[in-house]
Amino acid sequence: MSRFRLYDLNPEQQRAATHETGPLLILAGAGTGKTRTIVARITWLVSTGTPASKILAVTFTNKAAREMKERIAGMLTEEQAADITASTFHALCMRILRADADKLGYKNNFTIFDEGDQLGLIKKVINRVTAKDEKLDPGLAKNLISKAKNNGWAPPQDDETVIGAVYSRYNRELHALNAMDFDDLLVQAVKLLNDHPSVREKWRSRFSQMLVDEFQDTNRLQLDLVSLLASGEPPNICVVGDDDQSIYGWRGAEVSNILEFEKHFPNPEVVRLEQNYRSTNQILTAANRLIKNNPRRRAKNLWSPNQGGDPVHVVAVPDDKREAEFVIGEAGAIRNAGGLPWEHFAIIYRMNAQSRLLEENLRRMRIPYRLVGGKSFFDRREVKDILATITCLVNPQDDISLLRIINTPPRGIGATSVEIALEQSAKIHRSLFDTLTDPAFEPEVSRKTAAAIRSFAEDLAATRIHLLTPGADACAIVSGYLEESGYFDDLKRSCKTPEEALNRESGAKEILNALANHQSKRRGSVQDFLDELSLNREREEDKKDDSKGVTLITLHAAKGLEFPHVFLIGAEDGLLPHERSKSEGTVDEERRLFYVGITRAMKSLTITHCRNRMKFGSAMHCRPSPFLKEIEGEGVHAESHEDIMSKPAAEEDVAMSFANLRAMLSAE
DNA sequence: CAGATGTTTATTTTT
DNA sequence: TAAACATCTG
Repeated sequence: MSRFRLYDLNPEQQRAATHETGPLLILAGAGTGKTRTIVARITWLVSTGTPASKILAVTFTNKAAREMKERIAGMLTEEQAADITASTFHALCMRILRADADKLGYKNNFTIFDEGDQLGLIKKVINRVTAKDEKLDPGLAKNLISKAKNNGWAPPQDDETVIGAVYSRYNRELHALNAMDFDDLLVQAVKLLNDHPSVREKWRSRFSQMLVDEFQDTNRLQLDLVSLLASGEPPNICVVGDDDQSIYGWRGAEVSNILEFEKHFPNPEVVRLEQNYRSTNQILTAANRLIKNNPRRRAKNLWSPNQGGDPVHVVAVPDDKREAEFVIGEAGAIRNAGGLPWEHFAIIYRMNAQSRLLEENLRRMRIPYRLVGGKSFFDRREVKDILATITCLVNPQDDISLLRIINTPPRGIGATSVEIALEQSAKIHRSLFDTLTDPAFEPEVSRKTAAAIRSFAEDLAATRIHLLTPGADACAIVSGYLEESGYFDDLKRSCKTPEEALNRESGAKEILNALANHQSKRRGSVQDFLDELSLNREREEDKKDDSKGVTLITLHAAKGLEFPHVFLIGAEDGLLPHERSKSEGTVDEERRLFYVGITRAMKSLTITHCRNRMKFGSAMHCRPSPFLKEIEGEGVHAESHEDIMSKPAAEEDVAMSFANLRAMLSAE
């Protein structure tokens, strides 16, 4: 009987990987080999007799699920790896619901509303429910509804409050459209499992071991789902997380899920991973000093056997412009001195707006960079337009998409006509499209408008027939339609700079390419294409993480990543912690955010703060972040921009030009 | 109806 | 600053 090979796990990791049955809580500090441990555990489970098909691993992002699958694939046979279920919460719920949603009164082919669709429907409902000048911000309503769903609050029976009325009306409309929003996927899956023992048993017996990654980010519904699915007595549930990295409280994540894990799953084995394999001790010390100021946490102390390394630099700079210049200059110096690739550097900030100055500088200096996050690709106007067009072609009954494209490009169907049609459609309980194409509607609008509507509907219908013909080239048909309808011309015309036009064009191309790809590679229908996009909104470009250059990224998006050299900019009071967090009493979460930022760094960390910063177009005076006081101490050096600039960079220059030369030679 | 011009507002965003 | 949105004018 050969002993299980434990790779190079440390004793704690080993204990976690080889835990047999019952609840297991792995408190995995930043950089402590969390993924390695999960993967080792899955491998161990399989090698000790758990059928691979009975293992369920749940993550938050598609990326995490994909990476987990990849790493498992390296450890097991192809067949075993393929048998393991590694999926996001939402995709798992989708699977559960696709099989049995009819038991909840949905059709099993329900559609998924993404945030855009959701907002569109909410706007519509607000118009319907509230009086003309009773304004309710749709974005706010969306957040409140989401919060309500995640807290398990049913819509009120009466329509006493405006928001209550909007909530219940919104839910009814969604249901009538046979649609679910992201929150519904969880709400309804939990409901299904709760109310239907047969379904519950089916899924509980499907899996015998369950693992949940990033448990500190789970919300109440996700905890419910986990409780419902975890099988065994006591349940075989393994959760991995770090309460110190809980930064999604504003999204409904409940740190209490991990803080009070014992309450939900009694007598768990608790394993603490505290040995850090990522950062120098100097960086870890700073991180530890900071995070211990948080109350309500599971005390941890990250340590690393490797002493030494550069001190953490805290640099005061005059303003945001010079901050950008400074960090890029420093990155360049480190790069040249060590002959390093730009991929080793990341600049991390609190708000997306901060990336602008950095981008300008990087572009001017011809330094490659990749911007992570920001406004999603799918929020770009041209992408939304094109997706709405495709949706309408597949399903003209989709009012939200129809509204988006009905007068884009301008085709003579203006707001007033649309308003009339909307009212009419509510009255006769039919879709907007059906209302518009009903001969009875014609007298409601001017002759000219009626003709415009007829022409629009005819074009749409004709294209739809082409598109739904088996074997049709969907991409060509959609492009053709967009061209002929004048959409591309309109798009180009609306751009102020040629640069923007080029940008929009590439966005349009990208989404159309994705459609072509989907068709040729997976031979899927156009409907499949839309479905998949709503659950898996990643760009091909993001999937392969090999895009070169300096990484520009927000603190939130940086969680889970690491970089040899990190610059954390804008460490100012009001920005980090954000002004708003102070009024909302969530400064602890800001501290965790700062902690996440610090712990991304492997070799060097430079933190900057400005004395003045442009905010909303005017210069504002800034005080350093109070968090900087908390990390003060041995291994953390505070300097000012002036000190550094007046110091001659003597020997480094020589090394620099040398390294420069070498880098240039090896690059070509 | 369409295009132009003024007004308001301002985190973070896994699905 | 800039982008989304409301309001005005031809």
